[in-house]
Amino acid sequence: VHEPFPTHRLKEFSCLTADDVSRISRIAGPAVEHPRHAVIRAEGARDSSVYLLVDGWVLSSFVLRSGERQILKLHLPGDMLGSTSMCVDAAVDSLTALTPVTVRRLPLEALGALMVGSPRIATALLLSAQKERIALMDRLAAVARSPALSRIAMFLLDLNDRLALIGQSRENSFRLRITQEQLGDLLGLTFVHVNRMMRQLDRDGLIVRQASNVHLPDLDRLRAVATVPVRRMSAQPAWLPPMSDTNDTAAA
Amino acid sequence: VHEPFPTHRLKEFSCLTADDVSRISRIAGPAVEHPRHAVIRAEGARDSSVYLLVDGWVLSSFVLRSGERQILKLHLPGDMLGSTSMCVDAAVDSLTALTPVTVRRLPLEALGALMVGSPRIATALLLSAQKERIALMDRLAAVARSPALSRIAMFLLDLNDRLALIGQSRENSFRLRITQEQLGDLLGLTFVHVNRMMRQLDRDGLIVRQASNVHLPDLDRLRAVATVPVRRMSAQPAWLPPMSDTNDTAAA
DNA sequence: CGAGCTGTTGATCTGCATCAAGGTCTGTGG
DNA sequence: CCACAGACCTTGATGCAGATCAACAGCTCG
Repeated sequence: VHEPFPTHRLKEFSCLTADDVSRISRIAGPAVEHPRHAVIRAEGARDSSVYLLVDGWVLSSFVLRSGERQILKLHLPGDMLGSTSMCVDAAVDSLTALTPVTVRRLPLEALGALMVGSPRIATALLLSAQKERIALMDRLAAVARSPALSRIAMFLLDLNDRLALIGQSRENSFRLRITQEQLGDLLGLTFVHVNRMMRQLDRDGLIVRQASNVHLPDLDRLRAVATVPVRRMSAQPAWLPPMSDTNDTAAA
Repeated sequence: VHEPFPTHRLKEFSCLTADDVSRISRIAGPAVEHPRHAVIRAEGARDSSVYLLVDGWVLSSFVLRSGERQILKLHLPGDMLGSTSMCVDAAVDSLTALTPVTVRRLPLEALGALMVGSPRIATALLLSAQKERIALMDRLAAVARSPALSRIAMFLLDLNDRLALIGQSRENSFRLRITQEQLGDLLGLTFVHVNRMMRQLDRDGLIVRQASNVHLPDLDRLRAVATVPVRRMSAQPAWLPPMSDTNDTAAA
């Protein structure tokens, strides 16, 4: 049902040629499936790979010395998993399947060779890492400075946007495949408080829940409550030289 | 008194040749000085540059809709400033001089051309961005999950390490050129509470203060209190192909 | 030599954590 | 098809870390 090699995240800054994308796809390993709760890669592992999430939802997290878990990111299909760990010896985060998932491994050795041969690939990864950094800054600000209700509203709005891009949110309705406890670990709250806030959003008519489905009937009203970072990515950074293959030395 | 083009951050993953570094230095603008409190670049500005911090301390911050300020990073000499904004149209963060500073502008157009010509430069920036992302994750975890005292201890330990690298901390003593209010905005606390926690660290003998100087007499005891992320960067990622100039097409 | 930062301290308040106990749903094996 | 275990959600009572409010003191710099 899903495409075998989703590229919308790779293409988002449109600095890759069709050739670049197909070079990346050629170094990708086979599609591997994992059941719910499977750990795709554990924190601390010496794993020189990143993964392309083909289908399903994945959590990236690590545990603190206190034993508490911090969830770093909820990954959706098309996302690159584990790329932060490329600058360290042992993996920073654990990757855990939230639903049954399909991933494809990208060996860092091959990716490194590709980057050296085709600078636009390194540039695309750089821009994408910067984008993730901004998302992290926004969440830091939300956790540091805004109340629980606003954080949850922010999360729901952001998730809705990202799901809409991949056709998993229709008319602002989607399946919320994350528990309230996980939401708490993502936003720095206890599951008890997440529950109370969700009920309040429900009571106030800002969200409509049934079973694990969520509907956001009034985005503007929800935005009024939320911690809103308004950012527009530049589809094509003006400062980047135009795409061309002339500088490539990569072997196919 | 300071070198005109500090490169320790550029070289930290040792994937750049001496040539690469000198290419970067050649696109850098002249050293520009700013007084304390000067805004080097404001949030929202359409500024297609990054800056190399040559001397002095700089804060990166943005303001939330609520009017509160989130400080994202305390930058020290050698740091690249404003690089997150390369993937957006309007600058994400404001860069404010905490002390009198010297910076050199790196036009993104020139840096883009350099990256396209020399893939190792794009790779070095990618690794450095990933490192910053990890630092942000650690701070997110600290703000979300650890008490005020631990966050402040973590900040002091980290700052001491970074200052030691550039010779601004001797025997774990350094000048703390940031106000308690700014520390609060960095760690998600009020200045009142920062004050109380600093006094407590002082009272407990974990830090020794006089005027704006801080001494950390017992790192281990301070670490026992702190939120400690123990991470080792890989000096030279094993998966990167060895350095060489053969793939370069960059014009000098 | 006074104005405005910055640091310090006390009193009080509150958002969220903690503790505790049910209730509901889901999948599984008998 | 039912029983039942475990995961998940819900709700109440209570506690506390850190916010807020309010002074005031020391320092720095124009």
